[in-house]
Order: sequence, then structure tokens, then C-alpha cells
Amino acid sequence: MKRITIRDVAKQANVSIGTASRVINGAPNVEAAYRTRVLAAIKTLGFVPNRAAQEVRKGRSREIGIIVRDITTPVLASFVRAAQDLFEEAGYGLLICSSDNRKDRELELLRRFRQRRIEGLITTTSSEVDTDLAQARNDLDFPVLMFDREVDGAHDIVQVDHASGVNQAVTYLLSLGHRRILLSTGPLNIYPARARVEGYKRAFAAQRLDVDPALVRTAGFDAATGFRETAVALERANRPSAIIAGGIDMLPGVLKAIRATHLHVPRDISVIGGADSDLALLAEPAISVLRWNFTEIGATCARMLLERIEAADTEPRRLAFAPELVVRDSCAAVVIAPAQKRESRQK
Amino acid sequence: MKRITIRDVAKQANVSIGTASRVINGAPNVEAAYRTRVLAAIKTLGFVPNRAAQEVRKGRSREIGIIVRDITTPVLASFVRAAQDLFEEAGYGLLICSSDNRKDRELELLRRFRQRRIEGLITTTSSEVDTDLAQARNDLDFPVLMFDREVDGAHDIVQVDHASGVNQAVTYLLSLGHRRILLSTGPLNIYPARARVEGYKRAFAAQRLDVDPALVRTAGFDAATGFRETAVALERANRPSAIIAGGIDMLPGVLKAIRATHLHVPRDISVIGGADSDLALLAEPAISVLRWNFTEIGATCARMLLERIEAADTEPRRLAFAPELVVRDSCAAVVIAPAQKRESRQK
DNA sequence: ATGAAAGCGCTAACAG
DNA sequence: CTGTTAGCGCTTTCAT
Repeated sequence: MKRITIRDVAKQANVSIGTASRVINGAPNVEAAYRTRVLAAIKTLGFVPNRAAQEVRKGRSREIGIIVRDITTPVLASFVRAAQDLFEEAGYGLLICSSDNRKDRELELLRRFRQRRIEGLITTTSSEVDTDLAQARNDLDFPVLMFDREVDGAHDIVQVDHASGVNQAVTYLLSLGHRRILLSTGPLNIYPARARVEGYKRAFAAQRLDVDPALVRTAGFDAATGFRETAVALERANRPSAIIAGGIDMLPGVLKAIRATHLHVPRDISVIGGADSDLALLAEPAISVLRWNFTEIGATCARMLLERIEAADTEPRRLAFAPELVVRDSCAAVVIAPAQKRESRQK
Repeated sequence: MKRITIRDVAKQANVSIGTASRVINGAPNVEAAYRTRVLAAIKTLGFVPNRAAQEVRKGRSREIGIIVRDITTPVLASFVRAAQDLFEEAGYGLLICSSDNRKDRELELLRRFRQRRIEGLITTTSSEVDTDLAQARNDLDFPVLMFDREVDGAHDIVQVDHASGVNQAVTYLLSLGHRRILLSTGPLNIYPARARVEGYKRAFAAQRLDVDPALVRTAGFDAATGFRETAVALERANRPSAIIAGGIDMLPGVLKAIRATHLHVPRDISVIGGADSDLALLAEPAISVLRWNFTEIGATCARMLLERIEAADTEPRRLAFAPELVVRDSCAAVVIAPAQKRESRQK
């Protein structure tokens, strides 16, 4: 089965290759009779232009890359979808990849994107301090928009204001009388974890309360870590009275661990989720969460990157979106004297 | 910023373009001294071969395409990941796209894949009977593996045995005394919906019971439809005593609708989910589900497609995987006399 | 083992 | 408006 090329089309339509090409690319200056003949030839032969050849010749790919940690996370999907809509409208295709938060995979994806000569990249990174990754990013000859990270280099940056989010959550819990609040989040070499810890400390400081460093855990963002951290914390004699899931998809892990201890939410333990989800909404009781408008954020990223592609040498920009605390039924007021807490469990 | 090409590398290393190319492609017959010089040049110049040019010249893309309805669905993500692992190992890249179950988008994706000259495709389809889609699929000049669909054409087919799954679910519910069982699933122009309905009827027939056609709903697979169908059904005087979510991600919608009516699971209404999820596991009570090994299925699809690429003219094959009913706490035995049911609601 | 040169499928510049 | 032709970046003969 021989591949049909533009040459076959030209021959079939009895025109030159150039004319065939013009028709394919919708050039205006083609006589109607020729155009119809070429179109007919395309149809009968079932010709589809070879994209790779077009890219080589045109010297540009009209593709944008995007790297997320895990496309499965529904909020990230809405982020990607919003960005995709804008890119398609602007004539760009979108290559979507998951890094699984692994350095080797991230490097591999950057390499492939270079090979593909993409014209822009929206990405997070598994580490802000890793020199290999920083090197690989700086070797890129297309603009990079950093999402929710804090890195050196001339990148545009769009972030979620996690400090504000966790600050709202902790302030709320403190007002309910909670003092032992577990924050489980990712490693401090990544901005969202640092910001959450900062927001946590700020909220305590505002009330002139001390932070128990043992309650600030930075082991990882994923659900499995959420499970482990929660399980360990709940087994301790002086267990926390509230937990903040400091990651976008940690909530399942946290809830599984709580379930395993037979503690009751919110009577025995209050919970605030790191992002909204069906699970948070449908859990019994419904879980209070920090929520962002990911669709808006995705659209903004796309817009900024498109502008950057147009104007490569303007100043890098930086933007932050503040989350909103959605109060549902997963946080209860707590008796102030710590000794009482154990009793309330019996009730 | 000038793009560096293999020509620059050759010049820098003082070798011919051919030699540079041989080094880049790891050809064995290059003298060590030349090789090191080329490698050094590549490094200092930061050269990365242009993938599009390679594809044009080699006449093949070494890419596989995959179209799923919605990559967000976690089970589909594990399906894709398993397939991806095998493809990468075999030297193929994977282009992952969501069709959103929309015909226009599906056609557009097929068109793009043709332009990209992919060498194989794993896909579902939004309609098995649509002639445009069938036409577009048959115009493809690379092998297509149909996932969970029933279409004409010389495609390999891998399916989930939904008939068996729903049959298990209904048989189980009948054994608990349920008679009014709502099955909410997708339109009958798609295999998984047809198969589920068939499994439903078979289970009733096996007990010599009649099916109430009003309880077999085929409006759609998505969560929003699950919500609507459930809400409507629960408002009727003679409401069902059990609901089967006949779709991979319908459960959130079903549960939301139940929540809105203040009915209690499983006392007032029993529920079986169409696929396993964190939500099913963590809901209160935990939801019984039909479960498949999506990782295994994804790997199988990849393997079959790779074999098909090797041997284009062997007989198309067909495979089905049976789901397993995972019993949790969302189904209760029901009092047989229908009149009693309303009372139990007050209790 | 290496270099020169042809050419993959296509677009665009040029001449007519 | 159309045809001819150079050449995008690369791989792969074909000589040497």
C-alpha cells in the first residue's frame, strides 16, 4: 500500500505540485476550476498532508507542550482542558504528558519536546533545586511557563497562593478551638509545600500561638503519603484534633487512614481537604476544602504563554490566584482543655 | 537565535554530515575518535535532532495514538499507563487524547493522527453506527484496535464483559429480594450499554421474573446523567429499591442524587457502582462495585496492537475480560412485600 | 570507515 | 494565476 503524496494529487488533478500545495493550504490565488480539480483529487485519493514534512519545511511545529504531575487529578484535567481550548483556537496543538513527579521522566519529556520543536511549554517540576532539571529547562529554546513553582530563570510564573489558603484553613480551625493541627504536605523543595507551611505558621503567629514542629509533615503530596502520615499521627498519644491535607489529591489517603482508626469526623477529628472533588462533596460528612478555579487558571496560563510566544523579550510576569475556603461539615468545635478531648470520643 | 542542525555539528566536529548522522543514530561502524568528536560537538552546541525531519526521511513516525473518552477517569488512566509502558519499551511514543465522547472531536483526532502518520491506534468511539466515523476509521492506513466497542471492519477488539458484570450484580440484588432494580447506562448504539442491558435481562430471565422496561435507562454514561436519572427515578411513587450505575464514572452522580433525596444507603436504596474508585471505597457506607483489572487490559491492548503492527495480515482477534463483583456495604436485603417498603423509609 | 549526494514530502520564492 | 525549483533537516545509499 503505497503512501500517497502531494505529487500524486498534482498528477491526478493535472496541475503542478505548487498549485496543489496552494489549494491544500487555502491560498487565495487559485482559480476556481483548478481548486475543484485538486479538491476532487484529494478526495478520491484520500490524501492527507504529512505533518512532519510540513513542519520541516515551515520550520515550526505549532505545538505546545504541557507537563503535569498526574493528568488523572480531575482539577488538573479542567486546567488542561481550559488551556487546550485557547491553544486550539490560536492554531496550536497540545501535547499533554504526565511526569509522575519523577525526575528521569521529566527530563525525558523535556528532551522529547525539544526534538519535537514545540513552541512553548507549561510545566511544573518535581524539584525546584535540582540542577539537572534547571539545566535542562534553561537549554530549552522555547518559552516556558512555570505553574505553581518558584524557580530561577526568565520564566513566566503562575501560582496558587497556597500560603493564603492554608492560612485561611488554620485560622478557621484555631477559631474552632483546635490547637493540634496536622499539616501533611510535600517536600520543601517545592513551592506549594513551602507556601503551605508558611501560611500555617503565619496563622499561628497571628494568634501568638506556638507551632509544634512535629505536626508539620512534609513527606509527600500523594494519597499514599497522606495515608501514612495520617495513620502515624493518629496513633500517637497526643494526636492532632484536625488535619489539613496539603496536596491536591491527598484526601483519599487521609480519609482511608481515619476510617481505619474508627475515629469519627468531625467529632474526633476535623479535616480540611487540599482541593475540591466528588469525594469531598459526597463523603459523610461532606469535607471542607480549599478550592480554586482551575479553569480560570488554565486559561490564564495559556493566554500568558501565547503572549510570550508573540513577544519573547518582554519582562517575565508572575501571577498568583488565591484559593477559597469552602466550609462544609468536616470541622467541629473542640473543647479547649486537652484532657476533655478523649472523653468526647466516648460520647 | 539560530537553530542548530546536524550540519553545524558536522562542521564543529570536522566530519561529514553522514558521520554525524551515524553517531547520532548509534551506528556501529564509526571510529572511536570520530565518535567522541561528534559527541563533544553535540554537547557544546546543545544539538537535538529534529524529530519531524527524522520522520520525513525515515518514512515512519514510531508513534501510537490512543483515544479515550476522558483521561480523567482514574481507571482509564491506569489503562493508558499500562499500555504506555509496553509501547515505550517497544520504541514507540504514545499520543494520548480525549474525545469527550463527541463525534466532531473524534473525527478531528482521527484526522490529526493520519497527518502524524501514527503506526497504530487504540480507540473507543462515540457511536458504533455512525457512518462518518466508520468511514473515517476505514480510511486509516494503520491498524486500529477497538476498545470496548463492537464495530464492523477488520479491527482487533478488546472488550469488557459487561453482560457478565451486570448479570452478577442483578443476580446478587435479586437474591437479596430486590425486584425493582434501576439500571442507568448509556445509549444502545454502544456495546457496553447493550451488553449491560443484556446482562440485566438475562439475570431476570434466569429467575423467571419480568423486566420493567421503565427501569432500564439508556440516557448516557456520564455522572450528570447518572444524577438526573437517579433523581427522576427516586421521585416516582413506585421507586426502585436498588440502582446499578452502568457506567465507569457515573457513581458520583448517582450518590449526589440519593443524597439530595435524604434516602439512606442501603436501608432505603441499594447501590452498585460501575467501576471501583476512591469514592466507592470511602463512601459511607462503602459502595459495592463491578471491578476490572484495567492495568492488565491496557497491557493486553498494547501487546495485541504491537503484534498487529508486526503481522498486518493475520486474522483479527477478539478478547473479553470479565469483571468481578466486589461486595461492600451498599446493598441490603429487602422486605418482599412492596407495600412495606414505604414504611421502612420512616423508620 | 568515511564523504558525497540523492531525496523523504512538503512549502515558498521566483519567473513567467 | 501557475509551474518550476530550491531546500527545510535529516538518513541512507553509493562510491571510495
